[in-house]
Amino acid sequence: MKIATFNINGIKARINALPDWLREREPDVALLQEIKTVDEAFPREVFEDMGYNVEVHGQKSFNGVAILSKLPLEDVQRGLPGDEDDDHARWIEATVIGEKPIRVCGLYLPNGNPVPGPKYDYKLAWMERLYHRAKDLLAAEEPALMAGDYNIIPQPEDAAYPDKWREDALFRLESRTAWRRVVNLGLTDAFRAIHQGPDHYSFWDYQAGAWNRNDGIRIDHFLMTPQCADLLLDCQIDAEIRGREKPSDHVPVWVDLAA
DNA sequence: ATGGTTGGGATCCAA
Repeated sequence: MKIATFNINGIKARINALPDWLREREPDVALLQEIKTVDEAFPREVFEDMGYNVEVHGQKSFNGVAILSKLPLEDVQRGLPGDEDDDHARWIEATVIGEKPIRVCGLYLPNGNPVPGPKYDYKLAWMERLYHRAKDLLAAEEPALMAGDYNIIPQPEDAAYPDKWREDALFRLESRTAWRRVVNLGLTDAFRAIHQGPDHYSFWDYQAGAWNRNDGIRIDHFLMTPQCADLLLDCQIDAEIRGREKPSDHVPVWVDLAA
């Protein structure tokens, strides 16, 4: 089973590039972030015509997540538990019914800039809630993954120029400590289980020719419970599509599971 | 240190 995560930076702007990529790679499941539209305006029929079930958790103008799945989805939940007052659409989860059922969580973790400030406080508070959701997923002792745009550069090797990110909300010590606290519960970073070393990025800024200079960062991740990591066959970043017409600033990352 | 670009939708905010 092939599961992908892709921050598309606006479904309206990616209405050609996204279907093109889906037809090419044929993921069974695609977790989308930053759809930037409300549920009613999401062009679900485009994806239903391609054989996908569609579950959306949208928001006007900002954020918004969705799940596309060729396999049936059960027990869909919207919103990360832990704060009734949080109205950002950044979390959706469901159980994918394949050979082996997999709980998949699609997430768009807050960017957090500028630091310091309310946006950074919100990021850290959100990561605290993520920690608790991860703990519960692990307690279930079943195959589960949390994937999406984490807005976290885990290590210096995950940035082409780590020095310029030193005080950024994506890389500063407090952010990385919060990330490690989640991972250290016993989750596997799927990409790092398959690949080592630098020069693996999932995001290149639109500005200052970042793509042409390969000034990238790796911020789109899969974290897996042990029962899911045991099924891991492969994990790849489709970096090439960043160089196409009208790209998102993120590229897809996907895993192949023996499920 | 600064400025560079894209998306959504409103004439600016978020990234």
